[in-house]
Amino acid sequence: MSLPNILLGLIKEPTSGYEIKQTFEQVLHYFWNADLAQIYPALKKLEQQGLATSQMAAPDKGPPRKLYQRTTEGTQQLRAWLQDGPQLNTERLHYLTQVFFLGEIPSNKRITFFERLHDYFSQQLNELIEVDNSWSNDDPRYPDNLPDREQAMQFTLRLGLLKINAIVQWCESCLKTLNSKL
Amino acid sequence: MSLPNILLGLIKEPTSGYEIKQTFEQVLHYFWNADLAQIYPALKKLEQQGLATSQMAAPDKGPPRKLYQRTTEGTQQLRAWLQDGPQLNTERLHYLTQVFFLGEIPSNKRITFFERLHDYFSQQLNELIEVDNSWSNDDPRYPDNLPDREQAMQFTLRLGLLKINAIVQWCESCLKTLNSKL
DNA sequence: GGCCCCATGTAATGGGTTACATGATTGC
DNA sequence: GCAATCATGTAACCCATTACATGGGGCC
Repeated sequence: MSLPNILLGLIKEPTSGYEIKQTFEQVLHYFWNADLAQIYPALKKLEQQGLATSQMAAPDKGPPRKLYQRTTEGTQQLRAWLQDGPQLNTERLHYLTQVFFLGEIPSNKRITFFERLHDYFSQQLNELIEVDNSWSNDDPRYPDNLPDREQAMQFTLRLGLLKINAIVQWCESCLKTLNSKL
Repeated sequence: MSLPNILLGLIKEPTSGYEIKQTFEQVLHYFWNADLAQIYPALKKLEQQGLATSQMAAPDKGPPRKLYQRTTEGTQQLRAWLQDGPQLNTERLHYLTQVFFLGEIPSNKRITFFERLHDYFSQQLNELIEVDNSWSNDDPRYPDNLPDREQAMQFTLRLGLLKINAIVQWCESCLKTLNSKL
């Protein structure tokens, strides 16, 4: 049930499906992803439900784009979703289910597994630190006096930094335990 | 693709679908969940693929149970999944997508949202601390000298403690920021 | 000419949730 | 007698992924 609401959140201003996909890839992919093959039908459905309207835009260069924008009912639906409180207990962490059964493979393979996890999350942490730094340099109101929309986005970044930092530490702690038994 | 492998991990010893569901509810639900309506057909499919065998058990009390156990091929499949490395970039955090758009609702509603998050994760943290403590009391080898299977499970608990602690701190930090602007 | 990017879509398949259906036993 | 728990399943629906299809423009 989240995708339609995420799309409503993204189409405050007229926006194309293709543009939305890029926002997923650049920003939201840390905690959500959606494919174009999902986005286009979902936008169409929002329009059929009266939660969004669309108009064609034919720019000078490039192919025509279909721009969607949410209606008043769309905004109401979005707010209802948010005011209904957090949607919890829906996490699916593939890599953790793997860790749970990691005793099934030999010790050296377990170490390789955690080294891969460590590499992946270290890089993600560096990316987020980079975003944090450049935002901090660009806006003197950062991080505690941002306007509402930016503040909400900054909250998600703030969690990313804390959480991924914890995951990197966890990888190092597990690697230490595994290596101490060789 | 994870569920069949998780089931293979759980049916090292003969186990019923109902029992597996309880393991999900008691242990794995922190990072994965599956319904009985998913588990029963998935077990049947494993049997059809030759990755598991089943036998009926008719105990003195209670209804008959169908016990599944993985075959050698099933074990090979499980190990292949683990040795293939971690499955990454598949997270879907519903509540974070909500936070991302939280600027759409008034400030007092935002505070309520974070208070709910804080309550939920604080309770989950307490549960995990409880598990950690009692395990520590029951086994002198805890946490660094456990046998392979238990060590792997302990690794998932270790991440839970670090990560949920980070989330609780995040909630407090965001609430502080939100309250400072009232 | 061939490849990548922009831009929109459909079709087939697989994974997951909700609702429905059955029947025995345990506890109040 | 009734509700809850044990135990197994099917059917319908919705959500997500992969593959396929189309067509213009820029670049080498």
